[in-house]
Amino acid sequence: MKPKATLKQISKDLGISVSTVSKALSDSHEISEPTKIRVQEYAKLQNYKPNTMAKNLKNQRTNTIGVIIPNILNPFFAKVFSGIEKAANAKGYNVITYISNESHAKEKQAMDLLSNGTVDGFILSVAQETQSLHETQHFKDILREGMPIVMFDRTMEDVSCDKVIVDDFESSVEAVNHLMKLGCNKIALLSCIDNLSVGKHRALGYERALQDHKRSVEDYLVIKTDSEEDFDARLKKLLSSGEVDGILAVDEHASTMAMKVAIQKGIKIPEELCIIGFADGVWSRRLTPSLSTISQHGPEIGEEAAKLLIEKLERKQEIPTFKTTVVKTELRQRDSTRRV
Amino acid sequence: MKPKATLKQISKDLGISVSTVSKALSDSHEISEPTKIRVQEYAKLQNYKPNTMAKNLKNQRTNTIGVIIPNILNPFFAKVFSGIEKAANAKGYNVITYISNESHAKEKQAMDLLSNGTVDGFILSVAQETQSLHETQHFKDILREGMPIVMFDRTMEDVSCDKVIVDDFESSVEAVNHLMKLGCNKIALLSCIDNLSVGKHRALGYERALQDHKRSVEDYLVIKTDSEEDFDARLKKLLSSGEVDGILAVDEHASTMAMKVAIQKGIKIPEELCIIGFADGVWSRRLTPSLSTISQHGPEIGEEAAKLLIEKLERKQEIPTFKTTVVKTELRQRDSTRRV
DNA sequence: GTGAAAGCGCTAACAT
DNA sequence: ATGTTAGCGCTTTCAC
Repeated sequence: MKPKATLKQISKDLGISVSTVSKALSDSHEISEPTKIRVQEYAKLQNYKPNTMAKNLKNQRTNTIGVIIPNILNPFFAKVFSGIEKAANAKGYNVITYISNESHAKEKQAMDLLSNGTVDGFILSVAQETQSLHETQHFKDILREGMPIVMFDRTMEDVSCDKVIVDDFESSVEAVNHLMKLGCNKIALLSCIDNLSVGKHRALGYERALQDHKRSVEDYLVIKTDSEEDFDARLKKLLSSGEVDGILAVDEHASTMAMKVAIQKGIKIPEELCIIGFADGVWSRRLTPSLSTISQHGPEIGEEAAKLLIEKLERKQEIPTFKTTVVKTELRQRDSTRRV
Repeated sequence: MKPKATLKQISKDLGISVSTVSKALSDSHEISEPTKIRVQEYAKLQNYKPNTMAKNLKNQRTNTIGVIIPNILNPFFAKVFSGIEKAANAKGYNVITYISNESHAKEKQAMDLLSNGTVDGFILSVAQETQSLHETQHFKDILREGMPIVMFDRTMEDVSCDKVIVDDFESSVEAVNHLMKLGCNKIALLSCIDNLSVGKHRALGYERALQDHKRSVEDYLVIKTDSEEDFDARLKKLLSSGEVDGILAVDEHASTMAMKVAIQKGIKIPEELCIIGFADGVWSRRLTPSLSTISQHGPEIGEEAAKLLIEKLERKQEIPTFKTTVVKTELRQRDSTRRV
């Protein structure tokens, strides 16, 4: 294994100075054509690649973004991640990823580890535990050090930074309106994520839509919890009652179980029961009947977040202003709401 | 925003030399207790964090792993990724991720970008295009530079590096044996990934299992393609014939469609048709009936890959030996194979 | 047009 | 026990 090509090595081989080599390789006008060509050709021959660490150290920036995601197995986050990765790469940034697994400690640890000059800024969705505990100190610390953060989907109100969110409230309103238009009178709300900001917003949208139509929110039609076991038991009871003809499920587990239990109980979908779920993975199409969903446009959210962060990184201004971008959702009608 | 704390800054503030500060912070025995304490307390006060780039430059290693994944939306890769991330973090490594999107160009570009001292080694699953074109030069180039690579799942035979694979062949054999044990006589093979190494191995396992039982491979029972449209059309025809009572589906699309088409045609699962699919996501449990799967233990594959790479990185030996680890699969029996 | 030198922040061998 | 120095690989200012 021959020694790695460096400026020093090349300069020695060619009998010229390091700075000349450096300038020649960056196509500086200070260098004569013949020298440039000679250096560039030799560099290619030696398979020279400028050392990134050295450059970063010199430039005091890494062109790297730290991404912290609660759970990559969740298709929504996987989609957002792919959007971030795509947009970042397109602008010449690398992406370092940590998975918080919904743990506050891991989230904090990741930020500590990466804020040491490893990344230029963060894109993240707040861990469940962080939201429940309402911990914001680690975010504020990083921001105070002058490192920008962009939060997406799960954000914290009292942290001042750029945010990319989905209009959860409005999406629920629309979904419920749609169900009513289909003739549903007894619309249930199913939530296993009532401990998350997004879960609460979606539930509020459900209530608002009913109120808008002068209908009351019936307790027996509402399942709000953060325990899947609790949820499953209550769902079975609810669907056994026969007193439901429409469902808005605000998370994947709720959506899935609504379909499964209904099918098992022989309830005809969509004839007797229409179901709309918040969901992003391909699996909603794979179910039979396929599930109508509110899609959150994960990739766009990721791209937007990356765009916001990179803009901030590349603008040298000292007066920070914070933007919140709302990405529209889309109701994708599939077989679980198509009345024939 | 006050200037970032550095060794230099601290040494100036405290009126001692940089190296004393450095040693004090790393708890060197050369430094007196009082000084250590003074330095450490001041450093904490100033929120000092050693600059990673500088350390990396000095050490000529980054404690960072480059991960290249064909598609993060595929639950199998998402699971492997989470395994890599977990194991890497546990050993103090960061993970930089690129998504090749099955493109050879992107895969190569990622390796070029990261091999410049940004990462210490790679973990990757070969892009589909790379496999079809049988391009191996970019791998060999990196390896020749002394940077280790661990390939998982989709590997290349003639690249000498560590590998973590699943015993695709044997898994298929077992699955088919299981179907035969359930009494299936007309077992179909469904594959949409016949252009991938894993797809071919799984198909071979199917054939072997039949041969082992002195049964012939019937052409009409075999759908091997790399086009989903082609697949869907042929599948519908096959299931309409009624001449199938067992299915081995070797990829997610095939598994999904087998279930969907069968349900739509009113074929009773598992009474009239048993289905086993290669699949990893939670969605197999979400289907009704739930799908029996061959699970590939994604997280374990990822952890093993990370372990292999880190071992190589931390062993200074100059004689490279290459290991191939086979991670066992597991047949998860669910409702699509349970005869009542 | 080319080169010398300083410095990014850190470590470590080598003084003192 | 503390300090000096050199150097990781690169960029950039300033001389020549």
